[in-house]
Amino acid sequence: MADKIHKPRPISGFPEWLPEIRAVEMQWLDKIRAVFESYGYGSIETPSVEEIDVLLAKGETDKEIYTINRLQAEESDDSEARLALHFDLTVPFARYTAQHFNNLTFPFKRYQVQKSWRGERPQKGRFREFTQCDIDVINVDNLPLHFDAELPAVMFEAYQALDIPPVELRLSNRKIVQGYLQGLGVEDITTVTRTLDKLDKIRADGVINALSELGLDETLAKKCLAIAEIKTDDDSFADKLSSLGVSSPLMEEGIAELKFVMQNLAHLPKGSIKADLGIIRGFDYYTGTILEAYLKDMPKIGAIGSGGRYDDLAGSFINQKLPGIGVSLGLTRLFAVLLEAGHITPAAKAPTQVLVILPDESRRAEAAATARTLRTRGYNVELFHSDAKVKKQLSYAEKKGIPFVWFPPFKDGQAHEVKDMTQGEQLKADPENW
RNA sequence: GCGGUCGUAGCUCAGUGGUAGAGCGCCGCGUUGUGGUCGCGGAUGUCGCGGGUUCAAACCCCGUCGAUCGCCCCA
Repeated sequence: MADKIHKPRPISGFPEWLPEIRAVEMQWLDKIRAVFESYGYGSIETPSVEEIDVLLAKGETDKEIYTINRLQAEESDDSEARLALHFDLTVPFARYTAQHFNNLTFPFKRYQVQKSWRGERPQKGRFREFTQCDIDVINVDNLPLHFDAELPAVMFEAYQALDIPPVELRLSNRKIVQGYLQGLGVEDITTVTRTLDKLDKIRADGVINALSELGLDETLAKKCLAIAEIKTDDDSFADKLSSLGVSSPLMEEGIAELKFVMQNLAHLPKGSIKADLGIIRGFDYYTGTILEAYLKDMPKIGAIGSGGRYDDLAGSFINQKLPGIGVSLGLTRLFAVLLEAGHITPAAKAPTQVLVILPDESRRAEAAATARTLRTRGYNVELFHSDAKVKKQLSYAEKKGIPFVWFPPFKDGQAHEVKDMTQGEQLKADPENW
């Protein structure tokens, strides 16, 4: 034993799982990727770091990004101080698209499953290191509207593949809220929408109070609130909207778009799609369709995915107009929350399907050969690591959840046997054709 | 950055001023080639860290670090 032990502590906001839990997460990742690829999206990976200037080109995220530097760096050496860990995958994607513009085929459809980092204070369902599953399509000059329906559908299908509690997609369109508030004569639209975004949390009264603190009179505040309260299962949101008596060209454009999207998502299970004009989204690069995904039974944990359309995300990287739409599935939040809620059934502690017993050291070569034979036949096989008592070897299989234990011959001429650990029965078997 | 709560065995926690505990887990034994259950035995702690009060501190006080929940913001 060492003189001093550094007692390990969890690092706040940086989750890690036991093998049996990680195995489930890996299955999730496989399923999500399969859904993405089934629509023809291809994978890319970008570096964990980007230049700070790139990250700050869009959005207002200055204080939550982690910058990097070398521990041994000279004080005068700031060659790496310009780098920071990415806080999402959309900005790196935009940079990537601009950088590889000549070699990409448009519309460029890609997915990206990677970690992201945000230096916020962690709390329930909020991490500083988390995995995002992003899927975007980006095109030159303009992007057909039907992608605004395709991406939410892909996202929903990905959730469906995971065997999790019911998910609801809430959709809106930036142009509607923007146009509406402009029509009302609201000046500070960003602050007002940010307040409306809190409707679920602080309720109608809270929103009214917050808005009057911003200097809006009560009538105006109520009108602002009215739009955020519109939630419908189909395109009837438009009727409710028109009854508010405000109109603008921008708003009408948004209404038409959202109607189109809702109609093109009608094939999804009833109750899983909502037009919700209270959906705002924090990032300011969104210009049209916006959406958030929630667990129906656990809305309080926040969105488990989100996304939207942007007119020109890569505009600051290249002199081309590149509109796109993307959605991001917040894997870590979803996984962690469902794990805590007991919805995740742990897998076996190891992928081993067969444990080969080591009768004694003198038979190791023979047992290893048996293990190899079984492996070539496609099984995950472990040879026990020492010639411990059979009792101990079986107990190891039991603890690790290994379903089969293989008994190679203990004496010359003896037959192989295999034991089914769940049934308890043990039969003669041939490693060549078991 | 701000506020609340909590730090005792690997884990979950009990212990409110007088010898450091339980359950689970871990290791061993219950003989010869067979797991789970059961029985018996065993190991493991600077009671987060530093200071103060006291004859005496896991316990009271101050500070600090960490975790956690919430606010801001967000997946």
